[in-house]
Amino acid sequence: MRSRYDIQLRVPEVCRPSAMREGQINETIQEYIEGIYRLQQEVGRVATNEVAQYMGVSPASASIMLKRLAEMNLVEHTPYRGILLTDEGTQLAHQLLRIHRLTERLLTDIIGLPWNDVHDFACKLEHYIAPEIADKIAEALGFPATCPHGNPIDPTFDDGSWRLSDAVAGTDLLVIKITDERREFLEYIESLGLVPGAQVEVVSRTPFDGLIQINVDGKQHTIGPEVARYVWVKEPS
Amino acid sequence: MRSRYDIQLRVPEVCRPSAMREGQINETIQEYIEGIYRLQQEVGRVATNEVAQYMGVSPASASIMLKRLAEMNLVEHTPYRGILLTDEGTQLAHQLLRIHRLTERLLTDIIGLPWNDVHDFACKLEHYIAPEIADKIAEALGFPATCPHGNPIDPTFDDGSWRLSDAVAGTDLLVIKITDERREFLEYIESLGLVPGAQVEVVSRTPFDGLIQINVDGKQHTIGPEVARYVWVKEPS
DNA sequence: GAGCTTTTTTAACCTCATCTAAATTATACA
DNA sequence: TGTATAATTTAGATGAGGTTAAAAAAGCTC
Ligand SMILES: [Mn+2]
Ligand SMILES: [Mn+2]
Ligand SMILES: [Mn+2]
Ligand SMILES: [Mn+2]
Repeated sequence: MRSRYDIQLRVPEVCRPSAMREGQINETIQEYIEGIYRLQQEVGRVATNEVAQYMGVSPASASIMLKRLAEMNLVEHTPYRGILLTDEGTQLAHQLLRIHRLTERLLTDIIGLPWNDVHDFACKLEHYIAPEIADKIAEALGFPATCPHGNPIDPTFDDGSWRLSDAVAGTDLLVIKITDERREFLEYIESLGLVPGAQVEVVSRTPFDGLIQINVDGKQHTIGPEVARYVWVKEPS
Repeated sequence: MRSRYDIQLRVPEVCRPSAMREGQINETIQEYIEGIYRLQQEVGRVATNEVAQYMGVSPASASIMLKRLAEMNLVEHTPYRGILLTDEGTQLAHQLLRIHRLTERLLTDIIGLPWNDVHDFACKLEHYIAPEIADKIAEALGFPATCPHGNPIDPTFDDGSWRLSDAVAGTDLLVIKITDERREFLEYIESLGLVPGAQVEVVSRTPFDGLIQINVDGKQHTIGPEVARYVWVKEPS
């Protein structure tokens, strides 16, 4: 006898969540690789505890994950001497960073979201945008060079900028990029007018605490080194 | 003594995967709700086995999930009599369908992807596009009325169309929407020219097997009821 | 080199979402 | 009205990604 279960009920607009399959480069893995890449840019070789702290997990969890990443050939692990991304891992990080930044541009330039919102959204979306979509997005945007915060779409491109915290008094500089993309930080940066493309005059620097007196758009501000560290500048050409 | 772990390493461009938290409406839950909504549109009350078959999981898995959905107040479960979406579940399904269809429009109209690719991509992205982004997308697209396949952006809107499989011979009709959005199906539909907006003449119908002789753009085709079932038409006004 | 501190790993356990196999409940029909 | 069959649920397992607590390895300091 034919049961209801045997009848093929055809409702074809199917969507299934991609069950996390074994050994897949899923969202979690991607997030770790991106995090490790950023840490490595700052400090070189990365320690287990640094990954744990940055990813917001316990050192035990990070240890287990690093073991998995090493098995997947994405990081190279020398016990008690930290990790380094392999070529494959670096390539994956570059690919993700490109997609992330293109997505941010899409969200600001076409969808019309404010620049301080887009990082968090792009951070989720980046894992579900295939490289072929990213290529199409780049094309639709007219191949932009940077994300809305000034970071190069091509992560291997060296824009030659340096940190405003390293600038000396009496120079006129051009803001290139902001590398702290948290909503509140960008809000503060915007209130100072210190956005990519802006002109900054470094008026003076104080000794010991390294405060920087700047002049942007005719307005004077004093910022500390913890803010200036994430504002990258260059001599205007 | 200060250890390396105590030092706050500030690398602020943090991204973390949202660890699947208890009782959250995550991607999996959303996919089930969408699936149940589509099944309910076709057959009314939905049986556990139908959910299982549609979602591609075992009846045991579906049973467990339906229990959870009932606990979350998204479906109403009468034991051995199937389930029905609650108002809350229906509202969630509508919200997801709207975001899905807007995303498809974004992918075709702005990103430039072909109409037969966008369903699968939108199916992943829909879960990571906040309603506030969806509103912005709608605005950027000029508030489109339908997805690229003709389905209304507002899922509560009744476009008054019916299935081409129910059409009688000798009528001239307008294609409104296609409700099988699988890549290959849409490819076939396109090869027939049976896309939304096209004019179809129903030339004749055969008895018993219900084949339909149609005329689209001056070309004759014969299609079966399993294709015609997912092509929705209306009298041209 | 001994002994303490820091870092890393292992052990045991948790939730989510799946599975298979077995048990249970409802329905249909002789 | 029993009994076969179909539908559903429960039991017990798994892998991914997390937890805390404890063990082990490395690195300082004397
Ligand atoms: Mn991310
Ligand atoms: Mn950015
Ligand atoms: Mn989906
Ligand atoms: Mn569609």
